[in-house]
Amino acid sequence: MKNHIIADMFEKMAAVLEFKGEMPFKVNAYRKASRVIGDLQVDIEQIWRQGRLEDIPGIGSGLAKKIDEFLRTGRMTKYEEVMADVPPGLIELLEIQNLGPKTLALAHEKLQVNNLEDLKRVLADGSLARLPGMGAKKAENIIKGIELYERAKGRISLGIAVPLVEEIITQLQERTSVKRISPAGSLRRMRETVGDIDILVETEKGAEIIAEFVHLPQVTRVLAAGDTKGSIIVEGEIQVDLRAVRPESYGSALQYFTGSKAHNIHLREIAKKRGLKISEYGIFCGKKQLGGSKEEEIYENLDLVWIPPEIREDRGEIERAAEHNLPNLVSLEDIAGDLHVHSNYSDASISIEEIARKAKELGYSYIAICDHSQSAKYARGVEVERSKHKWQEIKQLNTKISGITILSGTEVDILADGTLDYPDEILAQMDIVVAAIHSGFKQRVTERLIAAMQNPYVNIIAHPTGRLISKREGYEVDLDAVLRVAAQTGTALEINAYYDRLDLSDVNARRAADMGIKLAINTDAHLLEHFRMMRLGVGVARRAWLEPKDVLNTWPLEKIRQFCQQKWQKLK
DNA sequence: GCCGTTTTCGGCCCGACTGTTTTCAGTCG
Ligand SMILES: Nc1nc2c(ncn2[C@H]2C[C@H](O)[C@@H](COP(=O)(O)OP(=O)(O)OP(=O)(O)O)O2)c(=O)[nH]1
Ligand SMILES: [Mg+2]
Ligand SMILES: [Mg+2]
Ligand SMILES: [Zn+2]
Repeated sequence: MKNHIIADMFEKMAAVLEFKGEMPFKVNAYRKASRVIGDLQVDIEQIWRQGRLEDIPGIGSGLAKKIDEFLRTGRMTKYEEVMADVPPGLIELLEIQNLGPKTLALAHEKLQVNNLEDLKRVLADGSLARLPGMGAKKAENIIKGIELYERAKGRISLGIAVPLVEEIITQLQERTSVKRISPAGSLRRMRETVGDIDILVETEKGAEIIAEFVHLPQVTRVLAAGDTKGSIIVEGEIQVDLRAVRPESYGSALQYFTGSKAHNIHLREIAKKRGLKISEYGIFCGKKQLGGSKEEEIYENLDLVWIPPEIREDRGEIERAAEHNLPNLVSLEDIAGDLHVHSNYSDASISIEEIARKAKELGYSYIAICDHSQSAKYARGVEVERSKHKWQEIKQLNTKISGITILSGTEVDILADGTLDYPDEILAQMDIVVAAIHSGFKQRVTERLIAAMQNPYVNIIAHPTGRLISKREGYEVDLDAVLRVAAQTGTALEINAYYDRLDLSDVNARRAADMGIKLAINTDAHLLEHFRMMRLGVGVARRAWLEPKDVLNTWPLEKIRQFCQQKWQKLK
């Protein structure tokens, strides 16, 4: 798909046009087009072939012509013109905090700044500070921005951010008189990574709380500390933004601070068209405040139903909320079991009994013990003989422990030739078969996954793209082809909830569900603590607009057995 | 550059904070 190529081109053009002093609204038009194209669920080339480019919101005749030229010829004249006279490496300096397009243009024109080295030079020799409109403090703030820029580690995983935010919230509750308090921003929306941590507090005494906030023990740097806003850097170069508002604005502030930015702008446009105004302080008709204490009031005053944070991305949720037709998103309470966890039969250290008791404690009604298969020497894969032992143990435990059904399963390796690491006779005796690729990430991955899905005993493909958020992109795989075969064969795909995987991702899971594919949200736990990550997987599922009907492990066990049986019937 | 049951022209989300200003521009959320 060329969607992301075109989205990136428009985003770059927006940045360069802004740098060149182009009309802000034109710049915005490029930004919006970039976002919308990046978020499209379908191939833009398909829309183009149907001659429907201008049906895409934010795409008019001008941008449609540019897209058309690009798709026909592989080139975009306007893009080349815009980028032509811009030194490479200049525009990326806009990532530096406190250095925006105006200042960068000034430094470029007046002082021939073309890269980071040049910028450091004009800051060190004071020449930037001497330019009109500049000054010592502005220069100092840019220097601080460069320090952060050079140390920054990029976005952090949701699974790392969640415990951090919980700790800060606890600390604030212990040390101050906050009333309501909530995570906000991308973390509340459960994005797989977050650029920073955003927290909202309800208080009559903002300044006091922010003073306490910037003095927390883990603070390494204070970026700002006012009456309503504070911003700090904590250990690990992670930025935390705190916003404090009075009770009558807590709901509207939570709405604002949760975002996304595009969602906020869309809501505010709707309000404006109706003669209303939304800000973080409330929803207003002239001077009269219509609501703001509770988040629901913002939506209700626009005749929208309250929208769950996870889908607030301006990807159609506002239109659906207007029709009172939002999806009934799957929630943690709907989860009835975990269909992929490891025991001490393979590379985990937890016993099946411990796992079963933990699962019961979580209120699950079933749990599948899916250990690695025989060739997986890296993970103490289970030999056929030991597998039989395992079945025995599970059988005994199922009589011993009531209130939970332990399923015997496997995470069978898909080998280099596309065959599975157990013979069918063994797979046939498992309650559930999860198959996955753990080696040969660049070798005919698509064909191997397809071959695995064509096996009648394979029920779920685990971590279908193999990406690791912090380490690697994932397999070389044609996901469209995989999705088609998953749909045909009745094979479920996993949303692996392990924080560094979250695979399938939100967008891919949504595509899968749109094709009628069932998903299973599994923790792939190797430790009892890993069971906690189910909520991350549920977050991904909610961002994918999944309902309980889409998610295998919200179903009663009998229905799962039927699902497996149906595939077997079809493919045997 | 996009968009439209108040418009095909004249709008485009709204506010905090800082620093450089003598009334506001730039940056950020
Ligand atoms: N109305 C409005 N709200 C904004 C704007 N920029 C940011 N916000 C709101 C919505 C964001 O979710 C929220 C927090 O800002 P952040 O920059 O931290 O963004 P967010 O957390 O969504 O993403 P992140 O993962 O931090 O990059 O503030 C804006 O320009 N207008
Ligand atoms: Mg954020
Ligand atoms: Mg933030
Ligand atoms: Zn596993």
